[in-house]
Amino acid sequence: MIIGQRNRLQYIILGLLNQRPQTGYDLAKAFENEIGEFWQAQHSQIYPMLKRMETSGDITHEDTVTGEKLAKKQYSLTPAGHAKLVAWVSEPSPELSATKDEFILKLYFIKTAADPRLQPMLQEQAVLHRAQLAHLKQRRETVFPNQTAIDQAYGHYLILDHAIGREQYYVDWLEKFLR
Amino acid sequence: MIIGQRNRLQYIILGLLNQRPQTGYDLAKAFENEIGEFWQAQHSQIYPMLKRMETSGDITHEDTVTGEKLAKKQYSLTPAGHAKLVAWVSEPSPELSATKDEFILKLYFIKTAADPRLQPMLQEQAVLHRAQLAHLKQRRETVFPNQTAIDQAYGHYLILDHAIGREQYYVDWLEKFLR
DNA sequence: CCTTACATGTAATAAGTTACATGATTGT
DNA sequence: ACAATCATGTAACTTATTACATGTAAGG
Repeated sequence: MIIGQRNRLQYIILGLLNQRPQTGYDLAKAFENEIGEFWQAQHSQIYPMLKRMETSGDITHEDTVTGEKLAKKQYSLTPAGHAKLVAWVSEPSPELSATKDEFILKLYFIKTAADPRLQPMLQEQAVLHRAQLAHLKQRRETVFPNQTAIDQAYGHYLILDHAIGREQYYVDWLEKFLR
Repeated sequence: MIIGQRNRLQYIILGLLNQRPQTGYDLAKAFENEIGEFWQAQHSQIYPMLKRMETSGDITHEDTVTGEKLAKKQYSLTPAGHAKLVAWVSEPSPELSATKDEFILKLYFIKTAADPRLQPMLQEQAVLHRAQLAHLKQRRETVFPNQTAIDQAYGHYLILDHAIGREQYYVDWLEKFLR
């Protein structure tokens, strides 16, 4: 089975499983939480990918049971999977990030500063991004209460810090144009 | 022919054609230049979409010829298309922007600040984002040399300003962790 | 002449979303 | 009991990318 060269989801899953063995459900949660700011994937994309990756020999699973009979599949890396992960992280990342922002696009079609739709649009986004910023800051406080926590998951700290800064910029930018 | 509810590309094309009648080629350029920071689409996605949109009555085209025989299709909005555009811009945009950033994800899998891969990775990205920042600033200078230019395409100015600020933040953030 | 840009399309594949479908466990 | 969460999967559809394919126009 051939897995395409640019299958980024695959590498992200390898990275997540390298941290600790996890179920598909756990992975889906990670895409909502810690890495959701920079990559998204639904469980309907994750489960088939896990099967493909197991077939190609990069991961394996162990069946476990929770409670009386709830079956779980705990996936973990094979040596081949680990090697593939290391190679991916070491590779250059020459592509600038791809953003799809529908709101900003709408702004593009606002021709003058006096357009009556402009201020309500900015207000709406300010509410949204202020909430997101507060949420991310809250997460930083709970996940990284001290330096020890930071040192033990430095990458996680970095991306959370980046996400917070990005949201802060977004809010500041909106406020620059709010009347 | 049913065009799905969330077909965002369609609305973006409506917005671009509302500015002035354009060819598919022109639209593809716009996705590389002025709006490329916030949405991407290739010509292979654009040409079929233009056909669908014409079939559904939102746009029409006029055949023109450049030079001796180079055929072009100049697309423009119908009243129905214009109405659809106005409705889209006025709608709320409750979804936060979706970003896919492979580099930041790789950082997530760097466990400690001492990892020897970290600094080269940050350096590489700094080169990339500094270049992008310089490019965007250059564009602002040429496209908006004075207040009149800003007033006449305010939305365009806004999104270019946003993109510059975003890149500036990215560079600043990288430099915060560079040794 | 030759290269770059203009111009339009289709085919094949890959990636991603939404909906459908089912069942167990935990906490209230 | 009931709701929320845990847990796994497939089906149908939409969206997006890469490659294939062709030809004209403009500038040096």
